[in-house]
Order: sequence, then C-alpha cells, then structure tokens
Amino acid sequence: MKSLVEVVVSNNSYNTDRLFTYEVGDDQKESIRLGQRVLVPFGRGNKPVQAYVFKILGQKDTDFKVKKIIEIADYDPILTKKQLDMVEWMRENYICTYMDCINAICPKGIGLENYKVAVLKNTPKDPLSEKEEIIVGEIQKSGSASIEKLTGKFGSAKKIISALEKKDVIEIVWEYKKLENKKYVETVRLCIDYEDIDINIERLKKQRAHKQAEAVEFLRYNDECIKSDLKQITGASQATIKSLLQKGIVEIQKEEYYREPDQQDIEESDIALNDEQKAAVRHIGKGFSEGFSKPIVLHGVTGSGKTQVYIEAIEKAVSLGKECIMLVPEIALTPQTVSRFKARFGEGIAVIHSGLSAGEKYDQWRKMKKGHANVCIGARSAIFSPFENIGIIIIDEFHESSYKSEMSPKYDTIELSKIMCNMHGAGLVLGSATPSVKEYYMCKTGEYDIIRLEKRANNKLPPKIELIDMKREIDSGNRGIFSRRFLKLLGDALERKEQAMIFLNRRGYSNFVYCAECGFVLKCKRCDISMTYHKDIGGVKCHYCGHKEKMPQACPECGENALETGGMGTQRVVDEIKNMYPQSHILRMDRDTTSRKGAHSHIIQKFRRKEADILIGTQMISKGHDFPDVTFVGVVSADATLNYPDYKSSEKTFQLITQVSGRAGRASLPGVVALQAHDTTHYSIQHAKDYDYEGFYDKEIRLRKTFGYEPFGNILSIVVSGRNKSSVMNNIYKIHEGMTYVLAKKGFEDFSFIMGPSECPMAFINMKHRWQMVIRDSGIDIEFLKKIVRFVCITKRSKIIDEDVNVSIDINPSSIM
DNA sequence: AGCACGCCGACT
DNA sequence: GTCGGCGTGCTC
Repeated sequence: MKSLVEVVVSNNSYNTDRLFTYEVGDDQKESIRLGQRVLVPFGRGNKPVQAYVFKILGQKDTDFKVKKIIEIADYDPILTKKQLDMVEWMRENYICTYMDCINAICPKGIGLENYKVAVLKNTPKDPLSEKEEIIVGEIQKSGSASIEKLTGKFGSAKKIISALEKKDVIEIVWEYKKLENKKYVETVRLCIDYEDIDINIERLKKQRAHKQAEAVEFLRYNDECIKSDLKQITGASQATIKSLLQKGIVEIQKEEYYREPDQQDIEESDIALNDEQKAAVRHIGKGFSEGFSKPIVLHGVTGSGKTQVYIEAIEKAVSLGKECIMLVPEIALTPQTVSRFKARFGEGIAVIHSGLSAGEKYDQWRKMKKGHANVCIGARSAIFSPFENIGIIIIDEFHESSYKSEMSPKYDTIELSKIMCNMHGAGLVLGSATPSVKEYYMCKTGEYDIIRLEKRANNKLPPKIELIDMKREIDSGNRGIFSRRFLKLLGDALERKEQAMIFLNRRGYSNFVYCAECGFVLKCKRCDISMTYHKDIGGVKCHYCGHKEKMPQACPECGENALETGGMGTQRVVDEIKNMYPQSHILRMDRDTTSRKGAHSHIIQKFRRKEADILIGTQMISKGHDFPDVTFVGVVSADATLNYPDYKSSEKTFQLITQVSGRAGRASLPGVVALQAHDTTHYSIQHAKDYDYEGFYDKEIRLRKTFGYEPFGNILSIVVSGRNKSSVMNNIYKIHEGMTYVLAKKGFEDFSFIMGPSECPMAFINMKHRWQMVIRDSGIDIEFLKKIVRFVCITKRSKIIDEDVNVSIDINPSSIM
C-alpha cells in the first residue's frame, strides 16, 4: 500500500494527455493538496517535469510501478478545486488537452528550467586523456557542470562526456531551477536610535564615508525609503548601502510588490440612479438573498447607465464578503470603466488584459490569490481569476466576438461563466444594448431572466439616424465617398464647435491595389489576400500576416505604369476630410495608430479634452467611450460588413450600427447619425435605423431556425493548416476517413452532416494552406460527435495525423473563414 | 515533447 | 567488429 496521487504532466504532447499516478513520500503526505504543482520524474530518463495534482487517491495498490514525487513545488495550490473541475470540463467540451486548459488558466511566469549536469562519481581506474582531464577539472571546480555549458566551452565535449560516463567516472543527472517572476520592493530604514544618528553621521564623516553619511542624513527625515529612490535622490550606490547594512546602521526589508500596470487618472463619478436602474439593481440584488436561478440579461440602450448598475451590484456582493468578476470586451478599449471601478473599489481591484506583460499578469493573479483583491476587471481570460467564493460575474457588451477565444482551447466565455456561477452559486449578468440573438432567444424561452433599461440615463432621446442611399447619390452625379447630406451634417456640427466621429471598419488608405491595364490585383506573398495600401508608410500591408512591402512602381504582371488604388480605409477618409475642412483637427484611431503601448488612451484623452474636432476610426471608436460633445456620428459604409459569407454578419452589422450611433448626443446636446449604405433595404440596416431590436431579432431568429444555425443547432469546425498543401489536403482527408470509419462502425450510413473537406474561404494565410471540415449536429448528438473528433484528432493523433500540419478544432466558431 | 532502445550502414 | 545515424514507441 502506497499513498498515491494522480497528476497531469506538463508537456505539450498529445500522447501524454492523461493522468499519471505517483507516490507521495512520507514527508510530503502532510502537505499534499489538490491543484498543487509538484515535480515528478518522468519518462525513461526520469527528467524532472512539472505536474499538477488532480486527484488524491490515498492508500492504494497498483499493478504497475509508480515513481515518487520529487518535491512539492509550491505549498499553496496553483489551481483551486473548482478550477480543476473547469479544466476537466473544458478538455471534454472544447476537445483539447489538459495542458491547453491549464495554460489558459494559469499565469505564465511560474515555470521550471531543466538542465542536465555532470557530477563526479568514481575516481578513474585508468589514466584519463588530456581532454578528459580538462572536463573533469571543470566539473571539479564547482562540484557539477551543466552539459550545455561544457559543450559550449569545449567543442568536442559531448563525445568526451559520454566516454567519461561509460567509464563510470562521471554521472549525468537532471537539475532544475524554479523560475519565479516575483517582484520585490526593498525599503531601507535606520535601525539605530534617533539620538545616535548624529554620532553615527560624525563617525562616518571621519571615516570619509560621505555618501553613507548623506544617506543616513536623508533617512533621518525619510525613514522607510524605497531603495531605488534612496539611490536616486542621495546618489548612494549599491556599495554605500551595503556597507551601511554591514555596520548595522540600516536594515533592508523585502516586500512583495505588485506591478500596477496603468496608472490612470481616477475620476469619481457618483451618479444618482434613475428608477429603471434602481429596479435593475434590486432585481439582481434579490439573487444574493434568494439564490441565483438563471442568468440575467441586462438589455439597456446605449447610454442607459449599465456600468452604474454593475457597480451597485458588485458593491452588494463585496459587502457580503464575496468576490466579483467584471468582464469587458478588451480592457485597453475601456479605460474609463476601469477608472470608475478604481474610484469605487480602490486597491481591491485586479486588472487583467492582453496589454500586460507576463510579469504584470502574474502580479495581478497573486494579488487575487492572496486575497488582496476581491474584484477582477478584465478581458475574457479574467474568467479564470483564482477566486474561491464568487458572488457575481458580469459580462459587459456580452455580444462581442472577443469573448470567444481564438486559441486552443477555443472557449466561449459566456458558457464558462455559467459553469463558474453554478459552481460558486453566483449570479451571472449579461449586459448589452444589442444582445446576441442566441442569448435573447434564451430570454424568450425563459431560460434566462431579462431586465430592460429603455431610457437613457440623462433622459435624452437617442440620436436621430438618417439613412442615406449611396446608389442614388451616384445616380445624381456624386461619385465621392461622402454624400452631400453627410457633409452638411458634419459641417453643421463643426460650425457649432461640437465634435464629430466618423466610423469606417477598414484601416489603411485603400483596401486593394490593381492594374488599370491588365486587371492584376496585388496580393500578399504569404497569404491569398489582397494588399492594403497605406499612404503614410508609402507601402502596402497585408492585414492578415502583417507583411509589408514597398508600393511597386509598375504592375508586376504587365509592367505598365498603371497601378491604381481602389476601395477606402480610414487613412483615405482622413485625407478627404482634411481637404474639405483644412481648419479642423483630426485624430485617427485604428490598429495602426494604437500599436504603441498607451497610444490608445492617449488618443481618447486628447479627443475628450477637445484638442481635436473629428475622430476617425474603426471598431475601436464604437464602444464604451463617453464623449459629451459629440453630436455627429458618420458611418461611411454601413453595409460593408454585410456581404461576408458568414451567418453572423447580419447580427454583427446591426450591433455595430447601434453601438456607433450610441456615441452621438450623450450629454445635453442632441445628436444625429448619418448612415451611408449602398443597400439600404437590408433588414439589419432598416431595423438599426429605427432602434428596433425586436424587429431585427424576429427576422433573424426566423432565418436561424430555417437554416439550423445557433441557437437551433451547433457547428463544429476542423481546420487543418500547414506549409505543404498536399500534406494539408492529405491530412484533412485522413481525418474525414477516420471519422467516417468510426461513424460507420456505429451504424451511420448518411454523412451529409459533414461538409467538406474543402478549402477554407481564406485558403492561404501566413504561408499556410488551410482546409476545413464543417460539421453540423443535425441527426447526430453533439456530445457523441465531440467524442469521435477527440478520438481521431487527439487520442489517435500521432497515428493518424502528420507532424507538419496543425489541426484546429472550434465548436460554434464565430466565423468559418 | 523528449528520451531510450534498436536496427542498419560506414568506418577502424 | 563498433560507432553513431535516425526510425519507433513509451512515458505512472
């Protein structure tokens, strides 16, 4: 009988994606716990690897040999018990490995470095060669030497080392080093009595230790000074402080320090709630006393003050001693929300988003883990906050596609939130002005609760939306980007010294470059995508792989000097507006102008301070920002996103128009929206124009039902990608074959629910060919389907699929391009 | 993944 | 006869 545990071993191999049994040593029995990180010998070479304790089996016997845990890596479990359950669930449902899930949940920066070292074993029986002597000497110097260093130092070390090993002179063993990315702040303080300070200073001066005397002088009035500050202010060096330390004059204290990512200006804004908001807070609050039975959708028009409702609900949870998670689409985009939360909850806030470095993320994680933060605000990965007792999870703008992960595991944050809430007995609030059709359907069927906020918080009417038919504009001779009405409304706003926003969901200057002579279109060398012209850099860029090139002088195909640009992007809009309104100050916000850290909030701040009249941008300008002086919003091409071969494109268009329109007239001034479109008859544009969510929903849900899309059915996509096209094709067919083989064995004859294999609509991206299979769950149980996909693509992966391709599995993908 | 084992060709 | 090339398969 041995004391046994089951662990998940940390390596990214599909072949080791299962639980392994290890023995717990007698000295470890006391401290072993679920979710802990341990170090285990693994494989034939007994290489030490990290592992995570998933099950504690207790006293058991096994019919196979077990190894012993080397050590417990950290006393406090990295994963909570609930997170372990979450890992199991994700692995099962998103068809991925244990480690895919653990990597998504755990912060980076707690790692392990492995290396082989040579140590001396026996004194040699026979005399050694000259080279062997050198190596042995090197090992002797410090008792052990890493193989890597030895081979780096001496070219032929590898051969000699193995010869020495064979002679039993040395032994190769594994060593490891724990990598910890903690930041400490060191504070210096005097540890002599106040009365003795002068005596000490005198003594130091006599010793001609002026720098030290100066430092002591400074500390007399500034006790507990941060070491780096002390150095900077008094000019003291490391040596100065060290000798003071040795003389026993000062002491240094190490404290854990949490890097605080962005020190935003914190603005206090305590707004009194209106009746609707109060009712919403009451409704949510009821859950804390009566229990939360179902998710709550908070459907509030833009500007209805949803954030204030969130704050009140979180306040309530905090006062009950519970923890809260507040999810936002992309935190870098909503600094205002963060600062409002910071104003209300102060130090107890942890902030997680993609702009943070690994170290900063780790710090925020520890802050929560240690209970120094009880509210986490962040992008989708904040759902993995290591809280033990969650009271409420809020997802703001929950319809946003950024809540679906792009990387394996391709999780759906809303789905995970539901599971988390069930485990913690917490409430789930989904807020949006434009709920996704799927979730709204759940409200209709009664699976979700719904609260409506129909009034804008300031009681203002929403801005009037004017729909402008660009076809008619062309017919009447205007071939420009902007209609006359658009320019009139923009000009009016500028004349009144108010601000304007212009939205176009495409960056760059123009989205394709073509030859007027032969019709050739410039495409990316790495992708099968047309290049976008960027006037500011005088070159073309590929928006899929980031590849940049100079703009060619002549057509690469026919050699004629006839290259022209077509289509438009934000840069061209800026150019044209600048031409028409030379006096106006224009800011552009898109991925090109915000790539630098902090550039995003810089632009926002500038526009808020009214240092510019017009803000031109993409998606980024559409959400969350509150600019009180914006009275005009222009949408250059409302139907641009409508023609994608994607079943969600209508929904996305409706949402985008509604969100953008909501930017106008948020304060006392009335707003107006100019909506330009070539196809003005489309239902998503028509309903968006009238703020008619219900009308849009009715139409959309009928279409979804007809075609069996969400929420009436599920889609599972398998994409194989790789550099070698024939290998990609070969492998997707092997997966297809593997699946149909298993299905046939289970009695299936009709495989019409599997579409493809076929080339992806975007068939070549970043030097990789892409082929896909799209599977619908009509006539087959989705859980059964997942099991088969797992068997073929994960369990039997190395038997079926070649090494040179990547397989990506996505359940209900947000797009099948 | 990463390592050991093992089977084969090129060399002392 | 032996060294080391990489193909194969296993990891508690």
